[in-house]
Amino acid sequence: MKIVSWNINGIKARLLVILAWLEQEKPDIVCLQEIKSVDEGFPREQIESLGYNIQTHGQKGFNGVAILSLLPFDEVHKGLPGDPNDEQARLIEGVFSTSSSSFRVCNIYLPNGNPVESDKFTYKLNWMDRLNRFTEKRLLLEEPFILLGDFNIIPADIDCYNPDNWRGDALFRPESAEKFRQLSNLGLVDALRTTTDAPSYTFWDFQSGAWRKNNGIRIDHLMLNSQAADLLNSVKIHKDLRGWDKPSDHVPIEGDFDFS
DNA sequence: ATGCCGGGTACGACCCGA
Repeated sequence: MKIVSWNINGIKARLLVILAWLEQEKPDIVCLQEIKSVDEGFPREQIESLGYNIQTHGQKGFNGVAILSLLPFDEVHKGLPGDPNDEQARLIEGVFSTSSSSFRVCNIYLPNGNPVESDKFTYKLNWMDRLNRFTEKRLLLEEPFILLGDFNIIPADIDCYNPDNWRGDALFRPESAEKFRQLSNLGLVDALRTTTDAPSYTFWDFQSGAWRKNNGIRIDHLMLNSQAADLLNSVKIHKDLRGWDKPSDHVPIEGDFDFS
């Protein structure tokens, strides 16, 4: 079972790339971030014609998340609990089942948080506290749980091209790292790091020839509870997509699981 | 290099991303 996270940076601008990639790879579940579209504006028909069920949690212009799935949705949840005044669409979760098992996939677009002197950074840290409380509740269910998405977190020095350039950035600040460590300490593992110690990037900026110079960072993650980690076969970062025409600045990261 | 690119909104700049 191939389960993918991909920040597409605009569904309308990326539709042809997505359709081509879905036809090529036929992933089972694809979690999209930054659809930048309201639910009614999401181009459903062409994706549905490839066999995908679609659930979206959108907003006008910014943010927005969606899940495409060949399996039907048993349940869908939209939005991160804990702040009734938060109107940003950054979380959507689906529950799926096969003939012999059931599992939960939670798709997040975690706030960027820059600049750190602004209330955007406080929003990020508060959002991460809410995510950690939400995750604690999910772990009580003791079912395979995959928390994936664009975390806007660089986990370690090896996950960026020049760590000293990133020290003060909201993606790498000690305060952000602490919240991410608290999430890990609930019992979630970083799927990629169970398979390789090599530098592996998921994002290259559009500017400054970042792709050409391989100035990337790793900020898109699959975090697994023990029940999901036990069923993980492999992790693949689809780096080649960054070289396609009209690419997103993020590439898909895929986990292959033994749900059967 | 806190704006070099690229996408959004909405039709001319301006907001946003990481």
